[in-house]
Amino acid sequence: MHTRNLQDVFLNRTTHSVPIVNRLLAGLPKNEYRRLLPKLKTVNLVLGENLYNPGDVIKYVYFPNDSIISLISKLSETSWLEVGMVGNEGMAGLAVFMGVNSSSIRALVQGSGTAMRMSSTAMRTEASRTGSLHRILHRYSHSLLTQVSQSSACNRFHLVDARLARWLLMSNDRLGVMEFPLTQEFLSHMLGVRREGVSKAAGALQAAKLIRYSRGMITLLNRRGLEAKSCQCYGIIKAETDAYLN
Amino acid sequence: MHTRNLQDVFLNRTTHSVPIVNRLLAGLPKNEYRRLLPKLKTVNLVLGENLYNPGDVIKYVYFPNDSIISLISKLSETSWLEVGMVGNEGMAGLAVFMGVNSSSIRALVQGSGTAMRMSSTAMRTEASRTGSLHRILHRYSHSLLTQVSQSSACNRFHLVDARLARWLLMSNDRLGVMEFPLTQEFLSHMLGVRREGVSKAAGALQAAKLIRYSRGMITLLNRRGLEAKSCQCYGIIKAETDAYLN
DNA sequence: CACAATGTGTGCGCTAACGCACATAAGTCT
DNA sequence: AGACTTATGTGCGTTAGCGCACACATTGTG
Repeated sequence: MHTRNLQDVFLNRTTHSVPIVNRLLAGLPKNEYRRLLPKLKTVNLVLGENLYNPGDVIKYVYFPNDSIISLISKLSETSWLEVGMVGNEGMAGLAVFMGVNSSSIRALVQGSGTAMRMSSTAMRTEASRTGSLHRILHRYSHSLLTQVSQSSACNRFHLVDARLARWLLMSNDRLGVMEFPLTQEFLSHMLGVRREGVSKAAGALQAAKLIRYSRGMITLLNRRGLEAKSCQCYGIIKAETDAYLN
Repeated sequence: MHTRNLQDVFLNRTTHSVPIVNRLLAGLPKNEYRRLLPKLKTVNLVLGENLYNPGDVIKYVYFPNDSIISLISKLSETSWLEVGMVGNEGMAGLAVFMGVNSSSIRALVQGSGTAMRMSSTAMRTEASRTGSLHRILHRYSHSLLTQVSQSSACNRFHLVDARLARWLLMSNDRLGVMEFPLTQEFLSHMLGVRREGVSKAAGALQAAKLIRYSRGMITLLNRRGLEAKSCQCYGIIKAETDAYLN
């Protein structure tokens, strides 16, 4: 199924002979997909890029392929928290579909890669039709709400170590590679903890040979091990995420 | 605007000469409301009633009038957390509107009162039409997602005292009365903290003469004071909640 | 090569909240 | 009245995570 070259094996990278494409779009019937295609443009999203801030008018919605967009709630300069993660299973800018034209939260590119971009105007037109896209975006909305709810409780009750493991697994699922750039500073904003706390938790995972990292580049060495360290929230969210896609 | 009798003044109760009705339904154009009316039944919801559990098939959706339904994520027997609150501004059972027929979370009646109930079958029919109800439920979905996101960060960063004050204010907004039944045990599950923690926080609010309580009955004495003790999340969520209704 | 910029490790005192064990108080039942 | 149930208060040792300060290590740059 997957072809792997030597370098990929060395990097412990899962190569996708079929590249990662957005599953919302991939799930559409051919004729509907063809109709949408002219309205979609492939764009590169780069780590750290801020797509929306709270209050911003949303110009484009994004269907990530192998990129990841973090939905972030910011309470103060220092207190941020990722409340949801959007990858190939979803879309960023759901507010537009819901008939709202500004964002209530920050959307930050958390994993570089490509995404399919559509103008908000085109999305509003699509939202008024009741076709397959409409149907699947409804189901995705439910899935996202579930993810955010589960994360909310997870962030309240589970320890940093477990949450870090979950976050890494979820990122890996969406990026499709075992190695990706990521600083502990950045991670601290995702998990809503101090940078030092990430240092401690990441150090523990590294000591257990589950991950390896240096200066902003992280490598997952053992997914099974990470799954064991992570809380059940990983599995719960993953099941919910996969459920609505056929 | 409001008529108040002596007892109400004594109880510091806000009476509503116009009773609290669901604002989603109230916002509909007359003809659409008339069409829905036969499908709606007024029901009494009582504190502690469990409307849905995770995995349950949703038989009815609920449009609260002066009742409140809590959306709860339960991670273990002892770890629960309210992730969202549904009152007259919303609807419980949104999953049905989204094309999903089972609930992913628990829905617990948190404030006794009446609600308008509709069968899931009827809701599915409505969901397929693109009228005013469809439009307002879309906007409500966005509002709910925003509420859950903001609460998520709030639960992560803010102290129990502030979160308790916010919760009481939000309940008061939806119940329309200053006095309502509520045990600290129950509250602890809403806030995701120990019962003892609620005892301490509530004790502080009582010492400051902002609330009064005894054996499962709580009275708000000073809303302004509670707003001061609460975090900004109260205002942020309230603004978002009110924004989409007209 | 020196130097700056950036990323990471670590120690220390502090605090909010936890888990547990009781004590007290206020209603309810017989 | 007495016993029981339910709600609340309180103390005590423990802990995860915070804020701060600083050391150290790696990488890019003039």
